[in-house]
Amino acid sequence: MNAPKNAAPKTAISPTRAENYAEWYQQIVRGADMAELSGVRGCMIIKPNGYGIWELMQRDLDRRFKETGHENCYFPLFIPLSYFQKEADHVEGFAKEMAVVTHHRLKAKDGVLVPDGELEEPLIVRPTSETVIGVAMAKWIKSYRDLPCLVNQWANVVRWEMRPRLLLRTAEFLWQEGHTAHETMEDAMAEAKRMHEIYRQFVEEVMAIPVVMGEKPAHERFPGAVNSFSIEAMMLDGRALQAGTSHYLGQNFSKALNIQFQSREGNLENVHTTSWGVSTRLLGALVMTHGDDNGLRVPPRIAPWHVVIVPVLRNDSDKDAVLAYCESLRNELNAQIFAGAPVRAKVDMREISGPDKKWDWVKKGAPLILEIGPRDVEGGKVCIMRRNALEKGKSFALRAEFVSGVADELASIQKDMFDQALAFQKARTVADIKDRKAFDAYFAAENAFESGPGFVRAKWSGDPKSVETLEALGVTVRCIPLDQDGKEGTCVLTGAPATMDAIFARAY
RNA sequence: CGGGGAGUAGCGCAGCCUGGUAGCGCAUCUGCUUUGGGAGCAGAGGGUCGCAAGUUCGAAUCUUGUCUCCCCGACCA
Repeated sequence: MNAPKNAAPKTAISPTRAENYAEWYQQIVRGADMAELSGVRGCMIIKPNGYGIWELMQRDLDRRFKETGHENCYFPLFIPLSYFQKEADHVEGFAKEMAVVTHHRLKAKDGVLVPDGELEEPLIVRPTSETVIGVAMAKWIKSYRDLPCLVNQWANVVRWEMRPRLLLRTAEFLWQEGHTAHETMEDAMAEAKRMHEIYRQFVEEVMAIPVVMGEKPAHERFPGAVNSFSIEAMMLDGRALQAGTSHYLGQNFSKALNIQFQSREGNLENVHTTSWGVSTRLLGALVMTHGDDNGLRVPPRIAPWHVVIVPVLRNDSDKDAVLAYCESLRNELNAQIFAGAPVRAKVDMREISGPDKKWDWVKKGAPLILEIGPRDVEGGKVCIMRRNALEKGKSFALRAEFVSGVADELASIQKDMFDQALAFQKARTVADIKDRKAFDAYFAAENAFESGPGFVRAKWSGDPKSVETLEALGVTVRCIPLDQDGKEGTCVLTGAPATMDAIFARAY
C-alpha cells in the first residue's frame, strides 16, 4: 500500500467555515459544481449539479402550486416603461436597479458596433412582473365569474444589484412568480397566507431548512404591497436570509392598471391581488444551511442522485464482475420508492481514480456514497458512506438489506438534516434580551461561523424611527413572527410599551 | 456608488520596486510501478501576463484610461 507522502487535507474545502466564512462559501459553490461566474457582470452560470437541484425544487413546488389551483403562463421579458411607472411605490422601489433597453439594432462606427435605432419608448427587462401581468389580467377579468385568477410563471428576472453574490444576489436569477386576483380582500389575504404556508412546507420539508414565518414591517415591504409575508432562514454565520415572500397587494395594482370586474351586486369593483415568489437564491440558502467543511450536503428530497455507486477496480480480472454487481445494484435501487418517486441511483463510470470520485461526490453532497469492490461482490455486501455522518466512516451492510432499507435511510437523513439545522437555529436565537444596552452588546460582534450574533427575538414598538438607530449595527427587523405571545412588555430599542414580538438580525 | 485588495496556464501563486521577451505547486496528458482507498517515479503539453493607448530599441514590469472580480460599507421585492 502506498501512503500518500503529502498528507491529504483534513477537509475537502479550504478555507473552512471558521477560517474564512465568505471565502468558504465561494469555494463550496465551486467545489460542489453548482454555479460559477460567467464573465457577464453579476450574472452566473448554473452548472448541472446546481441546476439539477433547482429542477427538483421546481418539480416539487410546481406540484404544490397546481394542487392549489394555479396554472402556469408565460409573460414577456420586456416591460414598456409606461406600464412600469403606473404604480408609484413600485417605481420607487425598483428604479435604481433596472436594466433598460433603448435601442433595437447595431451599426458599425469606426470599426466598432454601436447601438442604433432608438426605441420610441424604452423597455425595461422585468425585475418582477406585477405590471405586465396586471395589464393582461385587466383584459381577462370582466366578471366575478372570472375570479379568482390564479397564474404562475417560471422565469428569469434582472435586478441590477450593486453588490452581486453568487447564487444569493445576482443581476439575473431564476424564479417563479405567482400572481393572483380575487373578489375580496379576505380572499386575497387568504391566498397570500396560503402561499406563505406552502413556502414554509416546501423549504422545511423538502429543503430541510427551518424558517421563521412572519410579516415584514412596513418599511421592509415589497414596493406596492399592503402586507408582505416572508420566511426567514438562519445561515451558518447567524445572518438571516429571506427565503421566500408572499404579498397582499390590496387594490394598489388593480387601481393603477384598471383591473376591474362586475360584482355579484352589479357594481364595478377593483380586484384584490397577490404576488409571491422564490428564487435560485434558495440554492445559496442550501449551501449556507447544509454545507460543511467537506462540501455541500444535499437533502435527499432534492438530491439529483440519492445513491452514488463508486466501483473500486483493482485489476482487469475483477472489472467485469464488479461492474455487473454495481449495475444490478443500481437497478434494484432504482426500483425502490422514496418520497413518492424512484430512488435516483447512479454508477460513476468516469475514468478517474476511486478516491477522486468519492471526494467529488462528497463535495457535491450526494446523501449516500457506496464503494463497491471485489470483496463486496464476493460477500454480497455494500460499503456505505453517509454524507451527513462522514466522521463516522464507512459501514458495511448486506446488499439486500441495504436495498430494502434505502428509502428509510434516505428519510432518516432528510429528518436528521432538518433537525440539525433547527437545533442550530434555536441555539443561536436569543429571547432574553430586554433592553438596548444588552441588544447593542449582543450585536457588537461580527457574524461568523462559530461565534457572533444570530436572531434576537424581542418586543418592538413598531416605531419606524427606532429602526434608524439600528443602521450603525447593520441590524434589521427581519419580521414580525406569526406566533406572538401577546404579552405586554417594553420595546427593546426604545423602552416604550410594546406587545409585538419581532426578529432582529443581520441579513444577506 | 464610497473605501480597500486583486486580475500572469484549468486552480492557487511568484516575477513588477531596479524594463531585456515568463516560472513554481496542484491539475491535465503519456509511460512504468502501485492497488480497499484523496498513490509513486519519469517525461510531455498548455499562457500574445484582463483590455486599450502611451513612453521606450525593447513593456508582465513604467504612465494613463478602461473592464471585471473579491472584501467592508451604502443599496438590496
